[in-house]
Amino acid sequence: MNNLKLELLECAPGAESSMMARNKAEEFSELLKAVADPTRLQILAMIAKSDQKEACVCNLTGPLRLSQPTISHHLKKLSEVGIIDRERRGTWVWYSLNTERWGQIAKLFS
Amino acid sequence: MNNLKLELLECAPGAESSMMARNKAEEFSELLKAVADPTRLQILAMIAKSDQKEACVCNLTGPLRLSQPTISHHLKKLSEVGIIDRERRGTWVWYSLNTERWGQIAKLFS
DNA sequence: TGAGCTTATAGATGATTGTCTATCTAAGAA
DNA sequence: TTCTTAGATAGACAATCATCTATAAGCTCA
Repeated sequence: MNNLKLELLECAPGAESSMMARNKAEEFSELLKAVADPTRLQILAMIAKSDQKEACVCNLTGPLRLSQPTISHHLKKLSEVGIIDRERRGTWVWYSLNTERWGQIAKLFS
Repeated sequence: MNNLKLELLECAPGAESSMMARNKAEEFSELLKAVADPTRLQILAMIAKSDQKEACVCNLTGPLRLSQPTISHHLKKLSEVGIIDRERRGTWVWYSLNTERWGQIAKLFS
C-alpha cells in the first residue's frame, strides 16, 4: 500500500487542536442541562411571555400541575446556573430571565 | 380588605395561555438533553470546526480519551435526535452536523 | 474464505435526577 | 404574639444516564 492510497484511506487527524476545551464544555453543559428539561422550558417560556417578564411560584404551580416543592426545585436549578434571577418582594418571590446568560446560549448555537 | 388592595397584592394570573405546549417542550427537551453533555458538546465542536464539517469515530476517541464504545454511544444519542447525520463510506462512518436541526435550537434562544 | 480493521450492541454499575410528602422558614394581617 | 399564606429544604424513591468490558457486525483486501 503506497502513500497516496494511505492518504486517501486513512481517517483524517486534526481534531485535537479544534477541540472545545473540557472546562468550557462542562460549563455549557451545566447551563444547558438546567434548560433541557420540559418543565423548566415551560417555566422559561412563561416568564419570557409574561407581561413584566417575571413570574412567582404561585403563577406556575397551577398551569404546570406540579407540586409547589417541585416548582421550587426547578426554579432553584434554573437560578443556580444564572439563567433566571430571584427577587423577593414582600410575600412573593419573583423570578425573571437573565438576558446575558440567555445570550450566551444563543451565541453558542448562532 | 377591598378590591384595590386585593388587586395590588394578588400574584398575577395569565400564565396558562402563554405556556409552551407540553409536547413542544418535551421535543425540545430531548434535543437539548442530547446536546447538554460535555463530551457531546466537544464532539459537536470538533465536527463543526473540522475541514469537511465531519468526523469519524476514529477522529474522536484519541482526543476525547474515552473508549470507542462510549464515543459510539454519544454519536448515537446525537444522531437519534437528528443533530448529526450518519454516512458510511467504506470502512469508516462519517458524522456531520445537521444544520436545520442546529438552526431550530438557535431559533429557540434567539 | 479468512484476517484485520472500524464501528455498533449488550450488559453491568455507580451517579444523577425529577417527583413526591413532610416539614421548616419568611412575611404580612389581626 | 398568633394565624395564614408563600416559598424553601430534607429525605426517599424510581428512572435515566455515562461509562466500562466483552462481543458482534460490517467492510476491505489478500
